[in-house]
Amino acid sequence: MCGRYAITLPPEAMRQLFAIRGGIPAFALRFNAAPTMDLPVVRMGDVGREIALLRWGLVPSWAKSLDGGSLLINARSETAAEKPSFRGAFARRRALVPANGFYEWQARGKGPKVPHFVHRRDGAPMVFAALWERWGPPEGGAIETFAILTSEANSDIAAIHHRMPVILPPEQWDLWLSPSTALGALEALLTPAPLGLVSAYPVSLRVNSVANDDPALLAPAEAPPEGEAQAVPAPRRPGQLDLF
DNA sequence: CCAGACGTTGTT
DNA sequence: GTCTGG
DNA sequence: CCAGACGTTGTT
DNA sequence: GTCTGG
Repeated sequence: MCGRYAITLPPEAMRQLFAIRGGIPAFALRFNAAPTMDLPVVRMGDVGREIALLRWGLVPSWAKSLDGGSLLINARSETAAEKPSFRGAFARRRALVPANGFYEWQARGKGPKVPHFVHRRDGAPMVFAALWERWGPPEGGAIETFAILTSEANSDIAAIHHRMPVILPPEQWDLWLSPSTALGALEALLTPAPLGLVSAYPVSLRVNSVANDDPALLAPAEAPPEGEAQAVPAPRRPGQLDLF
């Protein structure tokens, strides 16, 4: 779950949404944000909220290397506060991840999984609760990564999937980001979205390939009939050679 | 004491 | 880094 | 999350 | 089947 989302808010819109005072880094708009990409997150800096570009896929600070199995894109909200991989980040490095919405794949017994786009009914951006971590020497070469917290799905999308990202409303953003919020108060924020907040519709299978990243990914698509296959358009890079 | 794990997802 | 298992 | 690779030798 | 890359 939550292994893909869209974030296409222009920098200025994001500055206003989060009341960022300082400058913000340049970042690409993404209709198909995927793990290992550098994506904008909001966290507390020295002088209040800041936007930073972090790599999606949290690497614990004690990991021996950046590659391998140490790439944690989600953290279960039910257990993150105690897990060795997340505990430190849960206590001291919480973040918000802005999104237009997220993609969720619905398994359909036979045939391909059907991707859906899950968005707020009111059209507002959706903000995920997240944790971030730093790996490597502080002097330089350190990389910063993040993971998105998940909860049980609510009944708005339970027919599609059984987990969903934790979505925080604006009035909870300060509490989540503040370094002084008590552990119990933090855990109280990590609940499934209230009923009626979100809605979902099927989208094209083109979203399956991260090579596809365009506005058409958000367009509603016909849900394919049960058990019937649908062609997957093959992404093709310019300059690709035919070898045989 | 040292060695080894440390996570999520989904699927069966 | 910190905890668990042997 | 899904898609795509998964290998060696020798030669340029 | 399993791992890596995006």
